[in-house]
Amino acid sequence: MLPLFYLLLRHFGPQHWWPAKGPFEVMVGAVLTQNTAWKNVERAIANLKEKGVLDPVSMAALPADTLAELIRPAGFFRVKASRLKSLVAFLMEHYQGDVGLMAKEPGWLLRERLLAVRGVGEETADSILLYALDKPFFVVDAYTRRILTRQGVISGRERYGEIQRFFMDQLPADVELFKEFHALLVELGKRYCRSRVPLCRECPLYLEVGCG
DNA sequence: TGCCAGGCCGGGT
DNA sequence: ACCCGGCATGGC
Repeated sequence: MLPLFYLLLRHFGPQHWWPAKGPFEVMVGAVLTQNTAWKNVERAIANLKEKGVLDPVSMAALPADTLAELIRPAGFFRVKASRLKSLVAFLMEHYQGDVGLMAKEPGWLLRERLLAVRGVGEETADSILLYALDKPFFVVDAYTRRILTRQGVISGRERYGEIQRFFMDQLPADVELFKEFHALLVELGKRYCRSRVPLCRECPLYLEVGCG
């Protein structure tokens, strides 16, 4: 697993997802990017910034349909507006809207609590834990599953938690490693969907990645 | 032009 | 315990 990481890193370079963004912006992005191209999420985030509502208190005070209009470019805008409202309500209720306070809690507790929020499933919860709060939880997405399935490493029928354990059992619990590795797997999936490609010229390793 | 994006939920079997 | 339809915009 670690050799694959270094191979991908050498081939694609560091992805640095969510570089130097505030944790709240990352949390919002995690919800907005659900089954949605990142480019569309950027527009929605830009709208929120422009209106000055990219913080828990402002967003909590914003009517849901106003919020929906701002995030329209990200698609599923009505459900996502409702999900964001649930998330900020959760932040206000438990942590007075202070994400720094939230980050002091143990990861396992935060994961339980996040999963109880409507609209936050396992991948979104882990994305928030890893990229917003620097907790070592490996993020599993559709690409990760496809790549492992295509490599014959798993059958493809495994539950989210099993695939997550597959990574976490054999990798050091390193936040930066988890961040880069997940981002690199997504990059691999995006660029080489349905094709058989050499990851680097010198290396004999070939990956066959499929999307279906 | 149609298919698909860094999912999740609720209802039905 | 699975399976499915709904949710929606923008890019290739």
